[in-house]
Amino acid sequence: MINIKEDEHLSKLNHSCAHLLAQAVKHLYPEAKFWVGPVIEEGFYYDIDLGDKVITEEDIPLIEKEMKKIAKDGKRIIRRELSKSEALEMFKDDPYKLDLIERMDEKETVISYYTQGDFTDLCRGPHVESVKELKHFKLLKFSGAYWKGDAKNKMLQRIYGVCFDTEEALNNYLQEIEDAKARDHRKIGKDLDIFMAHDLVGKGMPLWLPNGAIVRKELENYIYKKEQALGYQHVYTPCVGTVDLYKTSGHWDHYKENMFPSMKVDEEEFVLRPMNCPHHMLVYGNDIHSYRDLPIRIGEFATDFRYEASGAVKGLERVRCMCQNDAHLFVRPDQIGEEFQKVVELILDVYHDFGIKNYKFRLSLRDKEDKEKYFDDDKMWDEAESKLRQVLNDLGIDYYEAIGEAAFYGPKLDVEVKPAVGPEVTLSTCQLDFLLPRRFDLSYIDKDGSKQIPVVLHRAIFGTFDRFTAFLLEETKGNLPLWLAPTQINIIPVNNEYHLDYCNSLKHLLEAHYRVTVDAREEKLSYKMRESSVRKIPVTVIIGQKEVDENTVSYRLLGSNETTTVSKEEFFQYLEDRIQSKN
RNA sequence: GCCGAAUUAGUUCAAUGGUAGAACAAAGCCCUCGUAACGCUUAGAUGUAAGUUCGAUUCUUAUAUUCGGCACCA
Repeated sequence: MINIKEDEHLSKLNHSCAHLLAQAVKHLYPEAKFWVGPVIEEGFYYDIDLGDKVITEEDIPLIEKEMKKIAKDGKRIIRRELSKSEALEMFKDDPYKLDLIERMDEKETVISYYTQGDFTDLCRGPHVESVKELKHFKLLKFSGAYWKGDAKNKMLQRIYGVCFDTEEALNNYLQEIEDAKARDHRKIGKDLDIFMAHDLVGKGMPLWLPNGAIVRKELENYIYKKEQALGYQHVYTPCVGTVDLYKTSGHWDHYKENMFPSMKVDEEEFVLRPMNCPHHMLVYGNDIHSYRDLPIRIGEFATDFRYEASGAVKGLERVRCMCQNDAHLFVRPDQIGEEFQKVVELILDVYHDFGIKNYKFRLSLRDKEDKEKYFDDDKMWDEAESKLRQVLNDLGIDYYEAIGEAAFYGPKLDVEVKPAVGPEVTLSTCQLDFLLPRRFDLSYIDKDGSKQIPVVLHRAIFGTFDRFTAFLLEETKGNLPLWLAPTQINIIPVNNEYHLDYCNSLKHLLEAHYRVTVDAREEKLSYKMRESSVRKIPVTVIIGQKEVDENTVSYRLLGSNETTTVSKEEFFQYLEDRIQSKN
């Protein structure tokens, strides 16, 4: 999908279109006041204060119509410049623009504004020459949006739109949006019986159906093997902990609002655990450790519960009950780089196996201004952040830095991916933590016999199995690779009376290693072929008289309309090769 | 949580202030078949709770869930 913000021309076009939108809104609602109207990857939006007026579905066509009308008038877009004091005077009746001007640097001697017909807006530009260039646009969606992105502020009305040079480009773009909806994991998950939801279970609590359970089990087996090979030790720990556990870890102070409420049982007060770090700290602390034993890597497929905001839950992607592919690595300070590198390499290895290419590494750092949000120890933070940065640079990893995205206990490396619908989400994460080991008074005995505090790396490769599965369904459009497909091979007899025995014996040979079905229903072959395809079964085998006579196998692959006939041995080899190559 | 919208059969959609209609799926029959939907028959639904009304699936309110954004995301 095209990134409009990164295209210089489209960026200009869309920015101008945002002004056109504002002008049209001003015509229809003279009381409207305007905040900002930036270009984004998907087009543009404008945040507007309409007083008590709320934009509804009926308004959008009216606004679009007014925009067309203004564009047709073809007024020139004229840039003018003024000083800060002049700007303050000019926009003195507009609190939103004043707010913007106030925040501009005194040294920024020129402030520009743009005028088109009867509409003027403060803006850095650049813009197109004339509104008549804005012909092929569409308003896409609208909603409330907090002023300055702060939930404590007033909610403004936001309208999103997009603009292109040609009608064709616009239509292509709109088609892409439709296509993206078709590969939304919520749709595929329903179509392929991966998961369900039920009001009686509750919001954000998906139920994994048999097909989904197969995918998840395969993912678990896969990553378990990888972790075992890397020296991870897996544990099982309870899904609850006492409130005191989270007070000890510090999570209670920072995330109490986002946990399910505590429950009192006898004299203990429990919460459903929102993460596993504290449990794993205790597992480490169960023993005395020598510097020689480190790193110690404790992993768990751990079910966690988070009281996610009601507006945030989404399919398998954002849930209130999830299973983390979690591990905590306890290392000596001198091992941080090496161990961190291994985690990054594991991420790259796994992404390669799944053919995941569209992702970004994000180095999530603390916001120094925000003392509330982060554990207060400048030295610790500086040390941790520079350590991560150094390792990333040494590894030659392409990443960007994000201020204010760190965990309260330390900086982290996140891997961001874009779902079919909605904003980017974090898949993998690796977090550096100097704090929790101290909180739990963890130690190891160093070479010289002294007690030292280990450093902890929190990491999750799949993130959660839930979100990873969601992502995988969208990446593959439901066409899962052979090794993950719930049903891998579907065998269809041409004639049940004559060919079913052969099908069943073939199934018998295959089912030790594969998930195989025989479709023996009394339906037409073409009907069963279609269904095999709709159910996205990777390999469909057709057995007729020819195959029975020659002791062969004819198969058709998902998405292909060619049939291949081979000996059974060749067929088994073909399957084996595909499993090995993770195709 | 905030702003807005939606909720009809297993699924996708239709309609109406007065008997809720179809397709696919399901069940039964028919067909016995060589690569994406044979035909016939049957059964199956207005999220929940109130209110207005002679009568509500339709109007109102509440609530739940879902969807589009915002905010949040250890």
